[in-house]
Amino acid sequence: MCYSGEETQREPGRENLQGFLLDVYERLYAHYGPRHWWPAESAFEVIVGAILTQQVSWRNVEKAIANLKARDSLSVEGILALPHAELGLLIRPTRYYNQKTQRLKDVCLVIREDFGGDTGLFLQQEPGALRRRLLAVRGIGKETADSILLYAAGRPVFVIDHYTHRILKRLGLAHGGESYDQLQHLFEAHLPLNAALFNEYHALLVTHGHRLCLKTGPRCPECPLSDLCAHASQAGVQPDGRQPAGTSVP
DNA sequence: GTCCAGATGT
DNA sequence: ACATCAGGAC
Repeated sequence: MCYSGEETQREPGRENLQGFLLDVYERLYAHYGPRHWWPAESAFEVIVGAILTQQVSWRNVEKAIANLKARDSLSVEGILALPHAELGLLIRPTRYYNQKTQRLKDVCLVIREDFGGDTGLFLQQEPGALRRRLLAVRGIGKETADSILLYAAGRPVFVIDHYTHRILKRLGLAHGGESYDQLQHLFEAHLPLNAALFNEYHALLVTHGHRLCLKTGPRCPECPLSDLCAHASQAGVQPDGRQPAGTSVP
């Protein structure tokens, strides 16, 4: 991430883009209200949830977290103490449980070996160092690492996911070929670097992608962004949320 | 591109 | 029966 401020001077269109992004934020917030993310009782629970939620609905993650809590195993030592097969059984609702079992143990190993098992110390690292350490764990990619940076460590890092990319495409701010870093730059370069703002914004985007801006059959008539959106305004979406044949906009 | 490999809504 | 889900590795 580039926090060095080289482009706080002048970037063509910066003022307009910032205004647009803030407008989208305000509309989503007005429509959905505060999201209270991340739903967890501790920073360590955020780390576990960030790994378990990969490509899986949050519903299933809640079951797995509840299983871990019920056995008093939601801790660095608790997870490391469980045999692989037993931990896999507890988190089975989150799918890919063999891979995720190893991912949980690998993060816990880093926290124990390099930070004396102190999750707070682990998260207090300089953000760049923490991100590199997370990305060095097999099974932690950019989105998972940034979710931990933002929601567990409170760092102003914008998290990009599939919902975000889809919504940006429909708003005409992306075409589909952008990298994670490009999309992240779009937000971080054009918004104040504020962890509370990034927290709420990403949460709102996920809620919007989940409830209204669906992959197929988006519910445009109910959408607070429809007048800004290429999908609703150009394709002539009908009141039932579907489109006339042949006018599909990705 | 393929693999990983459960729960839920339609 | 079928699609989708708070991804990542290869």
